[in-house]
Amino acid sequence: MKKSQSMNQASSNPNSNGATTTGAGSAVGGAAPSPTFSPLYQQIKALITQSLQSGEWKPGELIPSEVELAGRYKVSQGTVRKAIDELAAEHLVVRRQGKGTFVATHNEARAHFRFLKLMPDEGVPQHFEHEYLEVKRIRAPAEVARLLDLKSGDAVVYIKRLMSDSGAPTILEELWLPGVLFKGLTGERLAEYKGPMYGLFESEFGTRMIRATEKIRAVAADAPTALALKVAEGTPLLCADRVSFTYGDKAVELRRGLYLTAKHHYQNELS
Amino acid sequence: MKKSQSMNQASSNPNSNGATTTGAGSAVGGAAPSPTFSPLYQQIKALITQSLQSGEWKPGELIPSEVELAGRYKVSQGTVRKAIDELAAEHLVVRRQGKGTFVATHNEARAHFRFLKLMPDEGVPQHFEHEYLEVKRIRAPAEVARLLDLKSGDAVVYIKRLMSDSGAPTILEELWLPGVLFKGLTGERLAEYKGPMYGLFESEFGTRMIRATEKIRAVAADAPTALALKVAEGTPLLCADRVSFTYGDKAVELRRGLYLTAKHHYQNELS
DNA sequence: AAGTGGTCTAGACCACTTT
DNA sequence: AAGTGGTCTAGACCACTTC
Repeated sequence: MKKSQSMNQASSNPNSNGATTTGAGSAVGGAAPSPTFSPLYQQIKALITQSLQSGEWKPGELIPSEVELAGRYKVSQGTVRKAIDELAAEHLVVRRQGKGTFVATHNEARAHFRFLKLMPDEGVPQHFEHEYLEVKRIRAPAEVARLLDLKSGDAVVYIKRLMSDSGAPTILEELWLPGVLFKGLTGERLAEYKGPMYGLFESEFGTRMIRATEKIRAVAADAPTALALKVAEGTPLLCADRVSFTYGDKAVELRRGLYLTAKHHYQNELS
Repeated sequence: MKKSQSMNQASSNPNSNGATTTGAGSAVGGAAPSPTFSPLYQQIKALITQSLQSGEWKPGELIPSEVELAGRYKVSQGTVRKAIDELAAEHLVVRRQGKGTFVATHNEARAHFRFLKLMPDEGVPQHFEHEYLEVKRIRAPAEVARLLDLKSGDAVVYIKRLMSDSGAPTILEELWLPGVLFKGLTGERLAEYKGPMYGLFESEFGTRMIRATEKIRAVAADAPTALALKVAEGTPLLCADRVSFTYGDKAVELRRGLYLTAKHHYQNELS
């Protein structure tokens, strides 16, 4: 059994690279050096990510234990552990001592503020009330198509909503989502859903947002925006353009938020 | 030797903080369970951080190898490794395979854009030209004193500068620094220094910025600001209020930046 | 008591850099 | 050849949760 260590490794490694520990038998001594090398734990990480993406383990569910995964992939527990460590750091899974490792979900308190950076200047962060102003299917404008990696004219779901803090209009938001991925998405579905929008996306449409980039600017409120937010035309607003990505760095959401920063601010940590 | 493993563990853990490496003798077998527990690698991490803070190892310098540190602290290399892993993740040190582990420094290409989030809409990020408008020592206003954890009226260094991209004024910035920490800081020192301001702070004043928080709002340019940035009064600007921290989460810089976002944007990654 | 993640150790070998 | 960080393994024990 002792010797089987390097054997095991050798048996799973060769696929991706030469051999991390060709060591033992490696009758395949003459194998050409592979161009793309990656350490074992990265390969395991990729395998686990595939299972997450494929829906084999769904958001909120328990994934197999480290010991079991080690057996399945024929590697040591330490290697699986390092793979899961990185997945946890990227918020793809959540570890809970004594319980196990769970697929991360947006339907969870800890996740509610990860993508919501607008905080009240005073008091503790509250959930915003939201009101849907428009939900319709349209053809993707060129700019939207480009950012979502679609063809210009492809179907997209367009959403416009107003969010308020204690009755005070604060955020005016527009979203564009690939029509193919969000077929049954209607205003009713949105309105009746309790919890964060990303929670709905992941549980009803199988699309989980992993990360996002935001470009932020200061703009002046135009007439309709001023009306909606109940401020004077020309009032300075934060404009945040977000592109969100799911597994495989695939862009699946475009969002433009206009933030009134009279009693709120965009909170960011530089580290 | 085999048995000594658990010895080390048993002898260093119970104390938790008292003695990281009681190691050897530790006749204190019957020590009472300590109230504040922390794993060994966290204690090692704290010890290394102390050496960084004390200046035992200075920015840019090589720190002792993992093997040597393991010997010094009487723990295994794996434990030192986990400690350094976290320090590297927090950008306190930088690992370089084959060379060793170095104290992180702001005088380095990779660090130049960590705290600079304003990017040009087109083209690759450039360094801004900067011009110092004011550098003087003043008494801390109440607000500044509060954020820097000083007494109102304590001496602070006040700096005002204008930054331009290809000749176009883009950022108007004000800084407040504790006078005690930045005694010899003058306009000349700033003007003649090549490289990032944080590089000057760490190499000349022994204060290294570790992390920061920013609160961002949209504001209208007032008359003097409009003049400096060569825009119309009332033009929407991004206002970023930054508080920077050094070792021990001590606030050591307050910075207010006014960003013209006509041809630039604040770039943020949500992950 | 059993199972899970969390910590710690020891030793091996690999990849990279310098001598 | 020697030294450093990077990967991998195996086995031990701890802390927490559940049965």
